[in-house]
Amino acid sequence: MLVTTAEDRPEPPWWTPRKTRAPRRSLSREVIVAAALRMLRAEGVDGVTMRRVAAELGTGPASLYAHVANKDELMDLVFDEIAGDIPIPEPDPARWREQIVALWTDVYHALSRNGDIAHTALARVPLGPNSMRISEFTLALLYAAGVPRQAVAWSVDVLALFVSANAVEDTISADLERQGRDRAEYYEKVGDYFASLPAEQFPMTVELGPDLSAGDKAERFAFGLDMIVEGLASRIPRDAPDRR
Amino acid sequence: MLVTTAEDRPEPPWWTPRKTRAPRRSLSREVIVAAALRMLRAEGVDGVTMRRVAAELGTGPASLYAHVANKDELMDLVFDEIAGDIPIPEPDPARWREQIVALWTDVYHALSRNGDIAHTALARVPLGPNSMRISEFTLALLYAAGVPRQAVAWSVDVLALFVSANAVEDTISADLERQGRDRAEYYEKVGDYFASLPAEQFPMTVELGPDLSAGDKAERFAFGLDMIVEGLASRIPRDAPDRR
DNA sequence: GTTCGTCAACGAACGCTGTTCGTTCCGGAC
DNA sequence: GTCCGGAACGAACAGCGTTCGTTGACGAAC
Repeated sequence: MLVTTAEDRPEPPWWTPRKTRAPRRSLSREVIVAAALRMLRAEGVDGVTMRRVAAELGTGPASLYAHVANKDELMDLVFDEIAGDIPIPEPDPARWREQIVALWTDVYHALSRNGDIAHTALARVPLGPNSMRISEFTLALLYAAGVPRQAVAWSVDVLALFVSANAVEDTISADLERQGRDRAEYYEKVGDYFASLPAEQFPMTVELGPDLSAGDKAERFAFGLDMIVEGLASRIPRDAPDRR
Repeated sequence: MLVTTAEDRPEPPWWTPRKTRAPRRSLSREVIVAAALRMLRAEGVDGVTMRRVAAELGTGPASLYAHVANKDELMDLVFDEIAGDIPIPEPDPARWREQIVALWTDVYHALSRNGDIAHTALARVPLGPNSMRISEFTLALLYAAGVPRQAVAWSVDVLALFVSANAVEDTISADLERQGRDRAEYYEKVGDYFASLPAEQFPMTVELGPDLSAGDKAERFAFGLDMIVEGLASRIPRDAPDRR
């Protein structure tokens, strides 16, 4: 009697054939975040979907859920990854204004460069380790500069909200580019709209016309940031305690 | 030979029977916007979908597209509807600070009360008639107060961004409530998280602990708005021209 | 060596989204 | 009456985030 191997044995046709499948690939939170970040930079936040991230990693969307709770968590992780690229200087209270402006301008640029990830900062308070570093630095610097305690405590929120909002607004431009549309044309249309408004009802808008859209995004942002920093400075008492 | 009417003539069974349908109802942009606004107030911006708006009006989503180009346009219209409820005072340059604070605080409350519609303001510059009224008032008042021309022109953007960001942040609280979760519990958890951070790395965060979450939203917003207004005031030259 | 439990990886499917396409209906103009 | 344009409509498309049940891989215990 001949000995036969399993392959030699014919099976009834109603048995389910064993599936042939590529070996399972191994994922990690890091590679998922990295893929999402690449996608974010290339296509903006709307381009980041679980399916597309999974496809870039050669798997299916369900596999991501073993590593991140949901899409929100993934976006929070991506945000903190971006925050980790922002350099934090050694605090020098004598130059607190300069340092606050420099740091939060860096934050603004980091967010602007990464689609509208700043939406994440608005929808959920950023509490990742890298975000906390930036917060800590700001708190320490302002405190050492003599800003009153409660103002210090609230300042990070003010700065983060303003910076994030500016970064989100930048997506208007970025989206236009992505759609292959001309930015200058869009702003020209807005300008035309302003100019077309009835002057009896909108005299200042019509008169200030070109000033309203003057300056580039960085200039406009810097102006607003300066307002806030000026406000913080006005809170420092003349006889501020030396907290260094 | 008898005369028969159309109803009397038997039809082949393979003909498609005439559909019986309720009479068409008539829609307008106004009723669509009103329905969307009701839904926004009840359920937040995520609760507003074309299907749900249409269902509330007893029709299907495709019918809405005869009146609004797309969902973005609908949300812009809803935004401007909300802006229309904000009272605009008679400008008094002698009290410009007070009036700016009052008006933009009203804007903030109007936005906060209406889910995160402020997302719309961040994603697309609000250019509806009611938004332009607020903008015009702000421009005129700051100009009359002596703020330099370029600063006037840029100020509306700064104010709008800051206010909108604050209103969007309010959705964190609103969403918690909507989910039947306890707000205080969430903020307590955040506080616990701050307190649990390693003190060597986050000394200020740990030390300022309770101050960080002190105050309610309105207080924190007022603090930030005051920073900006202070910044604007600092731009008025001592010998400001009288522009009244 | 085998067996078992755990968790990562996976595919199918669910319930939902905004929008388009083709059809029907309605009202106004002729 | 007919014709036309636009509102209203249903079906369907392509996509979304997520869940559920199954499979596979691995390490620990025996």
